Amino acid sequence: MVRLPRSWFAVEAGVLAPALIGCTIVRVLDDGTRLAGVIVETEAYLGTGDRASHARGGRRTARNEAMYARPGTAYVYFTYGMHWCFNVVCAAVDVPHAVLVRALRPTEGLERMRVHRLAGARSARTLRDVDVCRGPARMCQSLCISGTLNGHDLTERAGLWIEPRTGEGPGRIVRSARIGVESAGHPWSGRLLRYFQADSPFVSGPRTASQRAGGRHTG
DNA sequence: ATGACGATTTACT
DNA sequence: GTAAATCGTCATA
Repeated sequence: MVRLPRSWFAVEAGVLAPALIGCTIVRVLDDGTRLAGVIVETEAYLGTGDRASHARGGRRTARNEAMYARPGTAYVYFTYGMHWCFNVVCAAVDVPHAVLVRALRPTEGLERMRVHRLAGARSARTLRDVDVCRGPARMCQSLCISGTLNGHDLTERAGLWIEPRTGEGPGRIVRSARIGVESAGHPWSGRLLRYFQADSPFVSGPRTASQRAGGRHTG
């Protein structure tokens, strides 16, 4: 268990977002259950100038305070009255850059994750493996990530951390516009700040060939 | 005090 | 494809 150190997160979100692809999120529940998955999709939020960011225009409130904390802090927020989303805070103290983690390929504890997803479901239904962590709120539900982890130090605290890439590497990474930020307006809504593993079935968002073609190659 | 709005997901036609 | 679910947060008054 080698966890990524704070210095590794001390880069701007546009650098961290693609670097996180292929890294592993590890979550250990209070009962000791271990859950993990490889990050396959992220989005960068570039700070006060980014019209799609919660920190746009220098906004600093109780809700987004964690965005201004040290690199390697978790920013977990509640949205749409029912969903949690998980971000990795980066850059520097008082520079509110963050990377939204949108999807994982589960590697440990898949069946426990499935239990979390189906708990409280309105209707009994089958849940495909690829859908367990496909989408930012689905991922949080599977990993039991909620507001209690807002401000959590990913580099030092138990329960939630990130481990580096291992072995074969992340494969081909492509990018696209971020999802759900239309209201940010031009040019921010269209900037290519979403990064994902090409050809991974665990990635969220548009799934047709034509829509996937919107993604562009990157390093 | 009030109203509009989500970095989403699900169900339904 | 469209619409509902559901409520904390924030800007405005």
